Amino acid sequence: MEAIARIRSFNRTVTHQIGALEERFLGRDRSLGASRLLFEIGANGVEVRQLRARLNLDSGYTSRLLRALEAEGLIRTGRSSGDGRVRCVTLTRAGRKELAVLNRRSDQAAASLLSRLPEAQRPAFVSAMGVVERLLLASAVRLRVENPRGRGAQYCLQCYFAELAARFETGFDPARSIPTAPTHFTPPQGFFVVAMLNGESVGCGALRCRPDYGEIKRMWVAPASRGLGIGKRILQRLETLARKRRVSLLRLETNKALTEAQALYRSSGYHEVRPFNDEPYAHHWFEKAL
Amino acid sequence: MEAIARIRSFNRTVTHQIGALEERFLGRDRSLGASRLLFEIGANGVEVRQLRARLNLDSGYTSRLLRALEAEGLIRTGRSSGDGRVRCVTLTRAGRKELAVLNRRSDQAAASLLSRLPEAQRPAFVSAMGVVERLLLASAVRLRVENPRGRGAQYCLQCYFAELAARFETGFDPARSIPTAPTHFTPPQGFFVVAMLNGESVGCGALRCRPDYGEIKRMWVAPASRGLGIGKRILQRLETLARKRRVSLLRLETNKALTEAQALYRSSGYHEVRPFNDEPYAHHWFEKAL
DNA sequence: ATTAATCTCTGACTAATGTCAGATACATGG
DNA sequence: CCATGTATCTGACATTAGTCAGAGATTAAT
Repeated sequence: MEAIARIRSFNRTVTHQIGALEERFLGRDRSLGASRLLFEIGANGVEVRQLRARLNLDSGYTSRLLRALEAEGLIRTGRSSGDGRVRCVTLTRAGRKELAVLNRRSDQAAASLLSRLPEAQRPAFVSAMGVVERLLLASAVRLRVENPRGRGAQYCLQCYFAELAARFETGFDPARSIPTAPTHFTPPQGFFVVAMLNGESVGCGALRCRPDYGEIKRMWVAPASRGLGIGKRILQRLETLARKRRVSLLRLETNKALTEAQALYRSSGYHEVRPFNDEPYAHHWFEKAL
Repeated sequence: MEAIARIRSFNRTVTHQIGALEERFLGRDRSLGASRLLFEIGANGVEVRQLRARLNLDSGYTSRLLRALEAEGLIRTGRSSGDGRVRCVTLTRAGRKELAVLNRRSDQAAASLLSRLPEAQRPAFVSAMGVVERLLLASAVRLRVENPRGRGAQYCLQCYFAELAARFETGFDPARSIPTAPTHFTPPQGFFVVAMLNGESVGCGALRCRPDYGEIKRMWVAPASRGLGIGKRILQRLETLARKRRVSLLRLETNKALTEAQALYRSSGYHEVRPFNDEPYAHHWFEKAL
């Protein structure tokens, strides 16, 4: 079958079968929309803003669904610590109990699907699902050049630095690193690329155009979104931007703990060179001629 | 990731991504429900009954959707030729035009999904989709022992004989074949198994318990549902029924044109034997000890 | 300090989806 | 012919989903 026809057929079959399955197991006493909201809130709570972004809901509608859950005593809403406009939703004890019920039912649904297949076919089924999901997500990722002071960028940078602090043997203190200002990543001196998936920022990367070379910095991908090729796409986008600015040499440095990053750089045509700066957190220096 | 978690994650991702895609391309001027109905009616028309079964809709709701499409001048309803209670829906010229538009949009949606992936990953994506769809469908198939005079059984038999007539070199005339009555396939003398998928009959098979052996007959699977392992499952079910009735030998005969059937029998442990009857349409005779 | 933008909430809607109890017409088996 | 069952349709509802405009609180930008 031709690719387009296969995809269309897949779409129809999957939405039909999975939809029926979900309804049978989840659509008991609460509307599916409310159930989804409970799932998305999860055990740790989220900002209402995030809920809306992830599920792509209207703000009024979201609010109404939340009020309903609140009336049921399943959630509690409070101010976000950082920004007084933003509201945070967390589950109450009853809410956590209800989520556990939903999770159990959802597990049952998945198990019942699996149980209807002969054992021999299950591994193929599950791994094909993995492939489809991964590539479907990858196809939904969008890259955008953004202001490094913007919310998406700031969120990524915060996660990035937190990860460095956690993964570097020595911890990480931005003050000890070579100083960088947001303006270095603002056109035309540089660029800050953010990867978006379903309304959320899931990765970033930056290019700083110095007089004699371009510098790649701030490469980061959210742990939950790794393996989708987002890092590679960000890097390629930065390289394209560099070429447009007539940069002929790209350089970057990295810490020995960031092994995936090193693999990415090598597979993207970067090769290791002698240290070209005295970044105290760096163990490896790479460059690539454009 | 564990299988259950993978399936749950797949379900959420896929419904979300595919749902968004469909809405963006199809949900323009008509409700998604009505669009799906148009798709399902298709160029050749269907019985209202079938529509309801396939989409699992309430009869009142279906009727209302059909009235709306009729008011738009997209469909025409008429009596079924066979059964006066049943209504047949066909597209008008305008309806066919509208379906073409929907098909084009649906193609675009699929193409846009594909286009967002690097070329190298597309074959893997499409083939994984094929695997998931196939196994999802396979898992939704249900076998049931039914009355051979029932609607599902009669439908399958009709298709079965039509296929024999088309595929046999000599054509097929039931009167020339060894006569068989429905009672031969009615418990306890025999069994008639029907495979159901989404409310439709997509395959059948029968067992006739003779004094000294059991006979497998009427093995058929709808062309659109082949490759899902339905034939094998029907055969296994018939064997289980035979064992329960203490049948120790199973026999069957088949025409040389039905090569898939022969492959199925061989792979299920049947081996070819000398003719044990004088069925004029048979070229190969098989048996299996239970 | 003022203005503009952001986030959430409420009220007022509309459309879509789904359910249920008859009513009607036809079919089937005795 | 009659009893029973099936397929469809209609009217009357109920729920879910979604939209839109504006208000109030807060933050960011100038």
